[in-house]
Amino acid sequence: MLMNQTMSTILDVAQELVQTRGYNAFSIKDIANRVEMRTSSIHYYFPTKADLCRALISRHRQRVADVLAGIDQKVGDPRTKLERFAYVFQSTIEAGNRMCPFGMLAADSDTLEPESCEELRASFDDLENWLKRVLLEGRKAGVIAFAGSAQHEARFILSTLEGAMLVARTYKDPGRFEVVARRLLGRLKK
Amino acid sequence: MLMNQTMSTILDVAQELVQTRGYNAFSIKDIANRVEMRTSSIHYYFPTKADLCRALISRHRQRVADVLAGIDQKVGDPRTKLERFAYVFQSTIEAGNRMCPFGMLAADSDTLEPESCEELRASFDDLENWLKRVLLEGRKAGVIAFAGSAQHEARFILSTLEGAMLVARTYKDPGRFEVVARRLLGRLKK
DNA sequence: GTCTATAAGATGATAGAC
DNA sequence: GTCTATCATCTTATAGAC
Repeated sequence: MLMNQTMSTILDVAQELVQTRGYNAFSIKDIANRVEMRTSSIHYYFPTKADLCRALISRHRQRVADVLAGIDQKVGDPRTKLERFAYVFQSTIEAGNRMCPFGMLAADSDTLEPESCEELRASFDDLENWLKRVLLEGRKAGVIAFAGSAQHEARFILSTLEGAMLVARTYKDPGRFEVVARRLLGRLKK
Repeated sequence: MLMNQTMSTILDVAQELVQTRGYNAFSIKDIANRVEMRTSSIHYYFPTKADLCRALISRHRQRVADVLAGIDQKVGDPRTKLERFAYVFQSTIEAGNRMCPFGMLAADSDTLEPESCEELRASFDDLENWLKRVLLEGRKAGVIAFAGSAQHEARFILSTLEGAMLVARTYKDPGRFEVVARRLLGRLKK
């Protein structure tokens, strides 16, 4: 999707609202107020709220792909890669007690368009596939140990991180997330 | 809270809506339609939506306490207790792809009254404390093994189960939950 | 592109009849 | 206890001026 600065700013604000309040707890007016525009101007860029949601998921999916590619490029050790992965989640909750956008939309998924829901699943698949690959790399290199399939272990890791954010949010205590994430990765030690 | 049949039915419907759509994605009218009453009648029992939410959390907290007491009474083996615990979550997602009420409200927590948010945390504390106790029982009896504090292990288990529900929901596939739950408990084997 | 104006419907909530 | 009627406000969205 071709995007200019204004659209990007609108999505920034919308994403923050999704992460803190959820898709059904903010209005176009909330966005308009924060970007200091009228609601009609928001609709100029995103005709409907559903359009905005689709753009949001799509952009975040791409951003996450870029972040994971960056980790692959900068980091060699598979265990360190997993730590970086977990830290992406941790830094999110540390910055204003935000939930993962995908995790929040998963909660709202019954109220999303089928199309948005599908891209949400594809986004989770991306995360799971990256984890699966890193786990296999680590097992092959002899630096990571886990039982069973890498696919299932990846799914396990993703579920735990999402759940740890969800619960920690309620306490507004990022420390709760950290304790769980540390335990999660500790399990994988050789 | 003293409750009659009508109030109980209203809360049943409201809870199902919370679990599937989230607190901010259903209206008093949605409840009224399903119980075949007018919105004003709903307000007769629960003056505000926030009142209804408080009653919902409070009732579910008590119900969960009863379920856990039932497990304690019927089951001796700590590992089996944990399996029963996980099955409470599994049966929830199997019944209409529902999220845990506490987990869903955790996502919505930024939009809840402070009082509701506090009881939500207390509800999570209940779950965590029960898990902690069972873990200690199991370790003492030599049938459960885990590293570190029981408190942190309990927190880890709760996070994973909530996250597994959240992600599985998006795929409408309870099998995804089961795979994660099985792995979660498999770790505790002696 | 951004605005004003406005529509049509939803929403939470209340007053008062029965 | 349930209803009708009504309210003020919010919400998403559109038309048309500038």
